[in-house]
Amino acid sequence: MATNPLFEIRKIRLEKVKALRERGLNPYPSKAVRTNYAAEILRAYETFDGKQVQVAGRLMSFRKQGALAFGHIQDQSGRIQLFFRRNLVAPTDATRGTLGYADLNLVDLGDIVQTQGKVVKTERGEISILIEEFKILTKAIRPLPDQWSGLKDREQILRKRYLDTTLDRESHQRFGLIAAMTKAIREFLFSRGFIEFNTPIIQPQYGGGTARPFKTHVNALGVDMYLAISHELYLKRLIAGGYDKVFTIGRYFRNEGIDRSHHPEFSMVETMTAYENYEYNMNLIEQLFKYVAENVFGKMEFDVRGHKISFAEPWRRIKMNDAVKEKTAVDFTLLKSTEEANDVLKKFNINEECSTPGEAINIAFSSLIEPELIQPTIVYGHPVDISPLAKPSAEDPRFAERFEIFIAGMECGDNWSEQNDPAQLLETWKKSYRAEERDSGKFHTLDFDFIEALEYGIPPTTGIGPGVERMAMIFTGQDNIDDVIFFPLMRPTISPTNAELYGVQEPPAPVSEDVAFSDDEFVELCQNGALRPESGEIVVKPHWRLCQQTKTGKWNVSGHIELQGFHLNGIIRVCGYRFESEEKPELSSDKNFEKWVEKLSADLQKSFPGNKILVSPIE
RNA sequence: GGGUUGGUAGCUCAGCGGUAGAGCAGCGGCCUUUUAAGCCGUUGGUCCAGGGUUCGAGCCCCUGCCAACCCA
Repeated sequence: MATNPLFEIRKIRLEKVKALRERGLNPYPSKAVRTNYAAEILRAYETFDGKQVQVAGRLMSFRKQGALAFGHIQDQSGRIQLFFRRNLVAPTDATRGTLGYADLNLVDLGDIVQTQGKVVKTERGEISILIEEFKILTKAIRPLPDQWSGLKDREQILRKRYLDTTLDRESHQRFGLIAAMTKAIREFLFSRGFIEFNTPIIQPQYGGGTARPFKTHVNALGVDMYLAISHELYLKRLIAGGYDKVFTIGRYFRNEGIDRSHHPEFSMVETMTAYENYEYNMNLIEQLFKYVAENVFGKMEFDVRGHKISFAEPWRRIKMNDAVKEKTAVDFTLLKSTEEANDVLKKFNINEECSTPGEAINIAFSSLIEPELIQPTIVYGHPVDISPLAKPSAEDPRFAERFEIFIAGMECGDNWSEQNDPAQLLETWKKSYRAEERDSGKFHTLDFDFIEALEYGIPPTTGIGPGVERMAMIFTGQDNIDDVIFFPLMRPTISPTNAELYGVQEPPAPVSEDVAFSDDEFVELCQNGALRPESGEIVVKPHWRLCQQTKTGKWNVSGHIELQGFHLNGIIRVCGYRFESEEKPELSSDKNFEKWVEKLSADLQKSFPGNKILVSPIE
């Protein structure tokens, strides 16, 4: 590899580490002294003026000017200026651990340092620490990204969040506020008599919702288990155990898509309150949001996705079916059959199909009304068909005692009166359960252990489950869930630079292997047994490419096949069909390519008679 | 899954067929009140990867990888 500039910078800094040691200074001491934070001093300059302080943090700027030097030190609270006068700074001294003015060339931006000095104002009026002692607490051997422009590369921001929060004050504050939010949620619940429990993340059954789970293996017990997709059923067991107001701030794992508002691993505040029903929770969740708004953010109005959201007013409450009726002028409760319901959905240009008329209400609601719910809104009365864990309403058993809250078009909490009738719950679960699609995430699993707990009896109970990240997005005005999760999930990588620096031969987790062969080569490898499918089904996907050469005007046609089923983590590409033509060829009628694909499929079948070969249409 | 845009120095970016560029950071100097300090000098590049077109490709074409945004 050619010289990487970073290597040079790193080498120079490592030499500085050595130079510090030669002067008897430890570049990585274990203890520091800090009397004050930067922001504290700036805030109350009058009381600090002329006083000795010790401040520790990261050196973020440094400019030397002959016998004077200026710099900024950044700690958790903010930044304060350092002001060096050559004759005031203690000389390099191994016993005291100080670094003198003459040795300041051993200091780099990004080093963690400790300073001692008097609080003063410079001629230009900036509050500063006039340095008397300067110590290195940690020598940084990699340079920070450019401070003025900051870290712009989105991927780097997400992968190296510590750099993002070091360079971007706004980002630093945002994650601080999110932490404060979690604290406030706890305070709020404690103040209302809730107690906090931990519930298991590794669960033998992943109940409490419908989502595809993450599977894991417990070596000590020799069994497969799942990461929690929900903590609900465990909170209910706590109610069964005699605790009346419980909550957990749990981690949830759902092995599904990632997008602006979904992340495979997220947090939820989940409560259970015994001897209450869902009406209690409508008030609880409204008060929770208001408490956080007021106590963490000190305001009631928030900007979310271009909308002004207010938590000040009492939230609007509307029945789901009324909302749909208002919008569509159709009373979905009058629809008798699934066919009829699907016809109505189509009439409103909704592609999704329902499997019960009740589900149709929810589908219509999600696509037509949900995006328009900007101000905090409580939508209640979901169809029982889609609410297996909720208790049916006493007035109208077609609907459940369930409500969701919507803010800025986002669902921010799903809540209900808990179904505590064990026989009915078991029946509901069994009705939809399909063993062969167990982990498809389409239905609730059968948790007999939980049913047993219900048979001992749990009191009438109700719970709320607002998502912490969704709340954070609303309160901090972020459109992307990655900006409220400090460590978002990323594909693992190792940069070539690091691979060389650290002597890593291979990336720790290769994720996909795509291999390309020519057709002859491929057929031969199959016949002599060098290549074998790992799955019973082989999917053959023929692809077309057409391009016109700019110079000659000729048309290049190339065809290849992508094969799925050989590698579980990658595809095999078989190339070899190619021709050139003066006229623009008509691809749909190219019989030769079809024959080429057919021949290859036939060869495949011959090599692997036990496998099912599926040929997709030409793309 | 579909579309759009991007990947060039440690960082932020320019260059869009004809010798690889700037600012910051780094390194060597000068400088006693700086605020993204300044001035002089200087180091540093598999221009994401592979293929193609061309006398010649960072730039054009194809494929792939990675990312962002929008849509489903």
